[in-house]
Amino acid sequence: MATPAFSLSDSEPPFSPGLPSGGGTPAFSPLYQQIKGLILRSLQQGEWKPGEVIPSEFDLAARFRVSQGTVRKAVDELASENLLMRRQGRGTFVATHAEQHVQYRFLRLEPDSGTTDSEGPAQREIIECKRLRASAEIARALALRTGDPVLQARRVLTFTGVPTICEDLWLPGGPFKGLTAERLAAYHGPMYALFEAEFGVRMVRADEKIRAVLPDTAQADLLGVTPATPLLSVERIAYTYNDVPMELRRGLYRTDTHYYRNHLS
Amino acid sequence: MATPAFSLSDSEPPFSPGLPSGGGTPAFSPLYQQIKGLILRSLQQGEWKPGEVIPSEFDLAARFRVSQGTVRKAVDELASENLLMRRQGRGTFVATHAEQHVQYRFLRLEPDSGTTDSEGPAQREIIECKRLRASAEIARALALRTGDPVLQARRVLTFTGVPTICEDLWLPGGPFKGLTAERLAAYHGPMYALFEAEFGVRMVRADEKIRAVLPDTAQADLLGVTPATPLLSVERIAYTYNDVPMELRRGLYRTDTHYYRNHLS
DNA sequence: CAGTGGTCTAGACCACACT
DNA sequence: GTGTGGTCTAGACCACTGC
Repeated sequence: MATPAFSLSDSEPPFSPGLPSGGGTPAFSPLYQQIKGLILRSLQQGEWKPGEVIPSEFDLAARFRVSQGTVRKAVDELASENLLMRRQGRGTFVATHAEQHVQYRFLRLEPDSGTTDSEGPAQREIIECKRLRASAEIARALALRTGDPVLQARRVLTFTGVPTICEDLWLPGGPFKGLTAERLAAYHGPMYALFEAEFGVRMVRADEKIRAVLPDTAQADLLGVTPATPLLSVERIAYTYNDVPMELRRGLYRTDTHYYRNHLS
Repeated sequence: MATPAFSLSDSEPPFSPGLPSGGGTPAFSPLYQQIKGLILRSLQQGEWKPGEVIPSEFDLAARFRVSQGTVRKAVDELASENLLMRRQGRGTFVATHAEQHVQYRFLRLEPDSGTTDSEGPAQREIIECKRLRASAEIARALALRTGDPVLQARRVLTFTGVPTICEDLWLPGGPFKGLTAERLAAYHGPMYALFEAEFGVRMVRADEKIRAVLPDTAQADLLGVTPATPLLSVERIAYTYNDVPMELRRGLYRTDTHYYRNHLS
């Protein structure tokens, strides 16, 4: 391609892939990375919604005025980051947390003798959900200012009759305006699917810090264990697009019947 | 390319990429997957050793009689699995555990307020290393038979003066014949680098099961904590090529000064 | 400078899914 | 059959490294 350029509908000036973009640093960015950025922008802006198909590689190539191979490489990366899902013969879809086979995408807890995921769905119980102002610590985790409104919720997950997870979570008040204990309790399915459907907030990645701790009495009660029972503490910060933190979650996992799985490579 | 075929030095018959390979199942396998398998075989057989450069994409393409792009895709996958390392302008290298910037590739423990990895090297102390026969449980984990010879070792890792990790590990006696406490203690650097250099065993991936537990008195002593201190139990099975298990490791991590990090996506 | 990996293209054909 | 993603090729050019 001699002069790659974007269509007017993308409001992008023509550019040459190999050229430096500014003065100081070279800032060379491959064409496919720029295409990836444009697709990402469309995802953020909701041009294609979770679960929907996006245009075919051929169409995207025409739209961005690049070759199909270049679009392919951009889509490949987005698919490997779990933002898109490719299905041969059908198309490329916007990833969603509301699918059976990718439910609990971020939950690494597995039953001890669980042959597979044949554990059945978890029983979810909302303990509370209240509005409050962010402490310095919460604010820092969510990139807010101290005192900004946040939602705090606590819930317990029970697997096959055994209360196994007790977690507290904090959400920024703005994006989640209108979330109540009732709406949380009424929704059957992964919480992130609810966030997606009701608030347009898509969690795309998360970081976890894991420790071994002892529960306080309230937590021990909720899980039906003694306060001397060691539990896994899982502190998660979940991010939407552009590395914007959207949730802080502190979970306590019982590990007498389950374990936290991790694959290293 | 009309008739892709391998050179005689690879002892492979010519083949057509898109054709079924047998009678029953189609068993279609893309060309690049087959190339990947051949490169993998060369890695296993030690044709290229850890840290060495492998032939250029162009050379590999000629050797396998496929296009450079096909080799590229095979190498891409091997690089994404951390078996190869690409360095622009220099070549593609066999990955190794003996490199500074990938040391502790499998250790996910990080200091609490650690700005980065500025913690300095760990102090390693070998507590014991003995030969014994595999219990049913150990044998199952290492794909051995009960009673097969195994090596068992225990060590403590100390960071900035604080004993933080106590781990037991079991290795199959065959591949690790000749390993002693002395050789373990004499080696400075990651244990997997020693395995690589001295025994030709390369760990390429691992699975971990994490729980919260209490230490027994011996473990508590070694870590300098009370037996009531909750600790992270990390059970790891490490694999070399072809998913062959080569190590079972049970670590106890102190998480009052460190945490186990995990990235979800 | 030559040699390496990295990007981009254009076109052909295959495997798969839906109609 | 038509349209999708998936594979493979051949060739051009760019970016980086080391001689």
